[in-house]
Amino acid sequence: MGVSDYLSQTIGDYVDKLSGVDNQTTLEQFFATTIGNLGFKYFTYHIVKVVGIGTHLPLVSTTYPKQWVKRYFEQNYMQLDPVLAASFERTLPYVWDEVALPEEMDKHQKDFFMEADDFKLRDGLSIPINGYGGEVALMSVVADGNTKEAQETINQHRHTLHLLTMYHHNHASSMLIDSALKDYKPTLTKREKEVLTWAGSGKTTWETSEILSIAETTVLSHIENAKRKLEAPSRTQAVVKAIYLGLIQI
Amino acid sequence: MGVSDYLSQTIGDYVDKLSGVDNQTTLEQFFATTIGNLGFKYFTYHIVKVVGIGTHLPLVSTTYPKQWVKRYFEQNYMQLDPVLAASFERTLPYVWDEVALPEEMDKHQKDFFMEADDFKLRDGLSIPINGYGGEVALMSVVADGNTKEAQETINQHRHTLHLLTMYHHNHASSMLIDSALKDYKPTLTKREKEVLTWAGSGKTTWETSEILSIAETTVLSHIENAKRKLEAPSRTQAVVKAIYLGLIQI
DNA sequence: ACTCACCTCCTAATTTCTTAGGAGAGACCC
DNA sequence: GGGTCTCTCCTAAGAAATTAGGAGGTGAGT
Repeated sequence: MGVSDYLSQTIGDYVDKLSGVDNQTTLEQFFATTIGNLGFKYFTYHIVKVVGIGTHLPLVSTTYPKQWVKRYFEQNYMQLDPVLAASFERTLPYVWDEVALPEEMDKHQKDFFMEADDFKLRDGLSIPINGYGGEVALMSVVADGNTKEAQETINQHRHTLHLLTMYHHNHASSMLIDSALKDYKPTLTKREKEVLTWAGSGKTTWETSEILSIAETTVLSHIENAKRKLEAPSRTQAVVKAIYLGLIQI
Repeated sequence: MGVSDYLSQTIGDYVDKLSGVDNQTTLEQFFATTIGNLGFKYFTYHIVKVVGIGTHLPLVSTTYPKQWVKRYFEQNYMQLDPVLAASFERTLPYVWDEVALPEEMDKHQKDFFMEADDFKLRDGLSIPINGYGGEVALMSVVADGNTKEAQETINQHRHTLHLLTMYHHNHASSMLIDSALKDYKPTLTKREKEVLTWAGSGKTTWETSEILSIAETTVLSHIENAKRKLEAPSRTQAVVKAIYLGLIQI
């Protein structure tokens, strides 16, 4: 056997078992158990930016204490949380200490951290993930024990967590997003996609008709159908929506 | 000391030294040396999808034999290479064996692999990376030695490489892309971004003028300026370009 | 055989976008 | 002070997109 066996085995086991999981609850428990063995108490997996929906649905999978989760949503702490805010700027894992500097926080934020502290949510690591097509997710894990122990746990397992998170995301994101996007993602026909793609490339209706060797009115029909399916009031928004929903690529 | 020390140290060293590197050549040598110590011979880091440019510029950083790279571009092997094609479908590391199945390849592809073989590019691992905003990159590494040794090297170090690649990408992508996008990415003013954002949200010129409490003609001016800066012939393409260049978010 | 989704093409009125000018006011830098 | 950038507003003609209809043909599936 070689080096890094423990990590390899943890990841290997996780990936093996992952393939059989097909529902969110099992997935949650499974990740919780895996990181529990490494010394982590809770996790929150949060899809921050869902590609294709303007309004931000809260797509969250968490094992944080229920009471805290309730508070967090009721008080709209998303707007306050520096750990969450950092996910938009960073692309590599960061410990909470790095982004929650007392000298940079206002009173509300300090209160927020005090309250989190009551739930023993003090020392943690957050891992931003850039997903396929541009979606952004954040995995946050809370380490167990006192601060010294927690920091050690984090330092020791940050790479394992980083890898675990990527494999988890690969499985979980599609599950969460598919169910959320289902209602927003219509089926476009080949022609509808084509005319939208050319529109996104700056072509006029007439130019598109020349390119596709069909009548200008036919192109118009396809565009109108696509607009109706996408519930877009303008050609421009139809193209934007189709791009965000992964229906076309420019 | 705990578990996974070798991996942790490799990654740690890499990250530490990475911060001082500010040019592509040094970065290349640095990654080559690091993976060389793990038993890998060559690497190619390829930004497959550059967000913001319709035409695919070849953004490549490689230590493959120069002759092979020359052949690859001259013969337009990008269109043939199953390893590269797989990067569009996969989000996790894959060994070349998995995606280059003899029974699925046509004659051209088999010839391509024969030729690669002459350069000892046989056993490798490719790691797809989803970057910030939706760009896609691919890190391919070639293992040294005969097939048995190579497979062992790959299995042993796939996680290390996965992590190394992410840290490398985090540093290299901005360097490569920034220099490539420089010529394509204009500076838009606050108003220009606003009007494009509303256009992308399906608003008409008049609606946008109401929202921003300015005259309709002013909105038109801003749109026209943005179109000129983005060299977009239509409003729709201006919005699409601005999104891809990361200038606006819908 | 029938339905249904898809592709094709058409008219005509209305709205919106595009293009090509000009011009004044305020902010900032040299 | 002069130059540059940004934001603001304007006219006016022509091009393109939007809306609201209708209609015929093909192919796949029930």
